[in-house]
Amino acid sequence: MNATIYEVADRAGVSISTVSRALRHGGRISESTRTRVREAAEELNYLPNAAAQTLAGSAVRSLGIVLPHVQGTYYAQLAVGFERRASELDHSVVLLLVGPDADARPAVRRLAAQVDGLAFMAKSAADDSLVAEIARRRPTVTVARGQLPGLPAVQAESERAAADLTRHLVEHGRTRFAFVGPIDPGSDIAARYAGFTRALTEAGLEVPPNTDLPLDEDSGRALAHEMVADHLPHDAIVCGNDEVAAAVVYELQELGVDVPRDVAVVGWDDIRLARYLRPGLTTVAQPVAGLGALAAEHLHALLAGEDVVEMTVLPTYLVHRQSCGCDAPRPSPC
Amino acid sequence: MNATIYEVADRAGVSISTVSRALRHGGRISESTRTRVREAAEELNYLPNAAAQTLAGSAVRSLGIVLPHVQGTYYAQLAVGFERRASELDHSVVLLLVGPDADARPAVRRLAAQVDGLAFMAKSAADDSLVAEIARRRPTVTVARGQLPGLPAVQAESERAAADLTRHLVEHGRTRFAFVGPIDPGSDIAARYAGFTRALTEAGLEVPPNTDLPLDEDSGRALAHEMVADHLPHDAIVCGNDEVAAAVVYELQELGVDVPRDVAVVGWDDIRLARYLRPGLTTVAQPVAGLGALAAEHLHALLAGEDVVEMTVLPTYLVHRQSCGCDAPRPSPC
DNA sequence: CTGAAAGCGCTTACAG
DNA sequence: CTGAAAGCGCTTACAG
Repeated sequence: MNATIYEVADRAGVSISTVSRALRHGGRISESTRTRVREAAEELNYLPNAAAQTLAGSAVRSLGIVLPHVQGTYYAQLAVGFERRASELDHSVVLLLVGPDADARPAVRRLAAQVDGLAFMAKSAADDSLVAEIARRRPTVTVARGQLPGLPAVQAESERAAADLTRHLVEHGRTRFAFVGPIDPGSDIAARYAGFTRALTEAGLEVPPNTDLPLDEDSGRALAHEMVADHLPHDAIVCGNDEVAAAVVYELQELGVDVPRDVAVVGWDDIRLARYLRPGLTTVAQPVAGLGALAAEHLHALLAGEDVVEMTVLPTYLVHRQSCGCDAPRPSPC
Repeated sequence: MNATIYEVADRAGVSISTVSRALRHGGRISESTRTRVREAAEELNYLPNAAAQTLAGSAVRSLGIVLPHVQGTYYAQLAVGFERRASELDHSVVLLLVGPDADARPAVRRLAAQVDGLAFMAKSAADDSLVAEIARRRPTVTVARGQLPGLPAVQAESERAAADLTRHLVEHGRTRFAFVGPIDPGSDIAARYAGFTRALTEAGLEVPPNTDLPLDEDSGRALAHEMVADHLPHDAIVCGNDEVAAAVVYELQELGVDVPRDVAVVGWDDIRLARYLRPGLTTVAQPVAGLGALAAEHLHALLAGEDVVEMTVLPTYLVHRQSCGCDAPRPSPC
């Protein structure tokens, strides 16, 4: 199926050096030769072998991203942001998804062998020791998963936004809180729980332990049922993402609970659909694609031998809609 | 940063052949040598150069996917389905996103040089001539973008589902229809418009031209405003995807229109959030991840020299919720 | 402007 | 079990 440079050279009646030159850099070639070579290449459907090009020293760089195997729009946006920037910087991107129970090691090693730099996104995709091992061999950055010694990390501001969000609910008169999400030390969610804790403490309210449920819709549904069975022990639910929040809200409503009157519910991420829920979901917008893009930039800089700042924190902001108890019209904050 | 096989061989006191053997296939090596080599490799953080391995003939295969640059969950699911199956089949996957105005050619060619097979997903990512060019050089499949001569295509059933959906709205007594989405010949949307047309014709209703708007939320919002300004010319809107539908519904409601009483709205894709809207969005569920997975399988088969059926159509099914005018409780169809 | 040659880092028969 | 050698398909100085 694949012609080589030798066959192209043959057909064009030149040496392989000439073929290489004709097909690449603009310089040092007569137009007629270039045309001849191009035609020969075209006729043979020639496509240079990228492995050979790489090995011979041309600068086809590729970057790898490692993501957890989760649906939902968050990781997709991370990947999209990364790919866009990487493309602009002339890197190709290799995608590796790691399932929750799969052993990431072999797959990640294979990926590392194949790319010039790697970004590990979110805690669940690979544990710290694996990341550290890879980081010894390839430029590596982490995204939204806390910091490892010596590795550039990029993440979204979490602690303060969570505190603001919680304080906002306190100002709405809420007193019996729940926080939904699993807490990995060093993770985004851990930082948010810290902010949640701080705000409640400052308000003189009791701090509940986190409700340790995975961040999916099933959790939301289950929580709603449990709450109703327990006669609504909480009047404010801070959810780890918008998907959980959407499910909690919907299911509470189905069970006859008024959101936000009886229970306020807030999410995290500001997914596109959050604004179309009824009530509109109050949540925290993160620059997710920006996180991905920054990771690509950092890898690019690292490969160029430049220094990269160890920790970059991108700002997040509250999006007030109605599920928190606000009733302002859509566009304006409450 | 990267040790080579020579340095490992030096440190272990063996030849590079021995290093290669020790680190790969199980056979023909004494345990003590293998251990020594492994230790040396470990100490040097050795990672074999994948380009060299590939060139030397080892079977590290990679597959490329080309997707349009769109947000929304649909393409993410396609990519995830593809990656999962590709991983299982021991292929790595290289991701290329193509923007609407970018020239895809150079990027796609670079990708093709780098991978062993490619999947082109959705019409917008690359035009037919580009796909055909690449297909001459690498095993290629298309997904959800119609068929090209000689290339395996996988897509979701569209015509019939669209007809069923439209007929369902007719049964709800709707008579003044609109169809929202751009029609590329051969695309999924074109097939859906054909089904829409057929159902209306069979019902003896007038067939409107498609409303040629891009499938994003802005379109939905704009359409809602226009409809209200025109005193609701339609009583049923068939949208090209759920995002548009969500935006239409929301904005109509904000403008005081009752959905579905005044206007029924249906979507396409059954995104996760569709069930959480009020009213719940009636839509068509597609096996999106399955489409991606199948594409990966076909590429795998092609690389193994097997034949692959030219066209695979995966079934879709209607999801009846309330936005069509049904008022059955959630779980049951109406 | 063009060609011969070296070299990129591996793998894999082929000998021993 | 282990090593020397050829070769994978390119690129890039180096001569001419």
